[in-house]
Amino acid sequence: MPKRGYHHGNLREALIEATLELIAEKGPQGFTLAEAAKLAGVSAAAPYRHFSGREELIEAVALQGYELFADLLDYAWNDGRPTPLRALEAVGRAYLAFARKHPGHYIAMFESGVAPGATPELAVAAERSRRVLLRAAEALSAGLPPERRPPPSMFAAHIWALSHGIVELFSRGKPGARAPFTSEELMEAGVGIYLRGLGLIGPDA
Amino acid sequence: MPKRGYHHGNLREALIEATLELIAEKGPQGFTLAEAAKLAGVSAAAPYRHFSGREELIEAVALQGYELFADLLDYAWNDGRPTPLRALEAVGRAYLAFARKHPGHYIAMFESGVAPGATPELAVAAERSRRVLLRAAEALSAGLPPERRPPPSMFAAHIWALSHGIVELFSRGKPGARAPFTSEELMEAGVGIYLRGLGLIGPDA
DNA sequence: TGTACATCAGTGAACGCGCGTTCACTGATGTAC
DNA sequence: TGTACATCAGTGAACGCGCGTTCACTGATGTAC
Repeated sequence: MPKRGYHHGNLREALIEATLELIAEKGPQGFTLAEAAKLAGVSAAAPYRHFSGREELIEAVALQGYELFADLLDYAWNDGRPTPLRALEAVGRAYLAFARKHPGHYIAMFESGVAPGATPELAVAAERSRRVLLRAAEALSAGLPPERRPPPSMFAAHIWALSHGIVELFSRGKPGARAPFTSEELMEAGVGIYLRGLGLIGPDA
Repeated sequence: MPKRGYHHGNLREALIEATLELIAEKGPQGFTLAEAAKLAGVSAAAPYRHFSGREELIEAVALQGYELFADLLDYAWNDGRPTPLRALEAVGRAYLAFARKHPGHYIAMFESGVAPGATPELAVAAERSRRVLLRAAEALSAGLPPERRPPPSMFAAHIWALSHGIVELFSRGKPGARAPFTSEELMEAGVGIYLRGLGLIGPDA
């Protein structure tokens, strides 16, 4: 990506991409505005034409992340087709795939300290991701007798927590790095056991 | 804690405590050696008498955290008494209690980027925590017919991932802060459903 | 189509700041005799 | 018990560095006529 002339042309996007690279490499605090600017090929003062400061840049990254995340989960859910069970499994895989393919976004969203309610836009995007999981939980719950049905928001929280825990603990080179399972195996087995516990999968399946 | 005289007397511990405070407040990267020194009431050069640098101080905090963590989980497990099921529930509560009461330790252990294998001591302590969960998983698995028994290490990984996810997503003021459940409720229900899925709790319990 | 001018997106120099780290030092403590 | 001395744990001044941020500026682009 050669710098054309005096004007960059697409600096805002270039800064977001530089930020993604830096965050993925050094963590949310390891990135600096100055370095992002350098990586984008502009002077340290240039970012101020597009962002009020470091915080706003990270927020832009997180926002883009939430949008993409919601889109991918929604696409994987596919309105519960072919069956809610299969669709939920697809959502689980999509969750892991997002965290793996977009580590910078994932970190900006969940580990940067940016509050999901920092701006109205962010709040909306974060809520949209949450709703995908909630809808899935509702669709699956519909197959349960009411007295054995946990609140869908709790169902969704369990799935989210399990997914996030797997990403943080077992998807990167952290604690149990030498875990004998891939995160996909962990996720599939974990969700399977959980769904059986809810009575959504037969005891012998 | 008044500074007595020229010699602090217990600076090493004081620096660890200052670090805990700072990390809990500003995150693992928000803490600086200089600030820790100031908080402990000594000059910025003093920490170098006890630690080679910033990294070693965080490692000391993480080490202390893993020791405490393993002790607490082990105590809660209580060799599987009164029953493995009840003991596991106690472990879950202990996990959440640790994360809540010792946020500085928890963050140093899991969010600071310190590799659990950074030093041999750390590796041993981290492994000890892991083993508590593993032993619990093994004890509970023993009650299952072999063909429906997941590998205990996977069982343990599921419990750990769920716990960690709940801590990160729902125990602090992060995403679903307005979640309608406490993290204890989430944990208890989640583990219950999971255990039912394994066949360790009757379908009507 | 050409010219004048406004607007915009970048530059580069400068600043103040706090951090990590080093150094020669000094005050307190412990120990040998 | 007292004295001399070694050791140790702190001090405070100094440094180089990179960051965030500002400022007056300048080169490029777009537009009115």
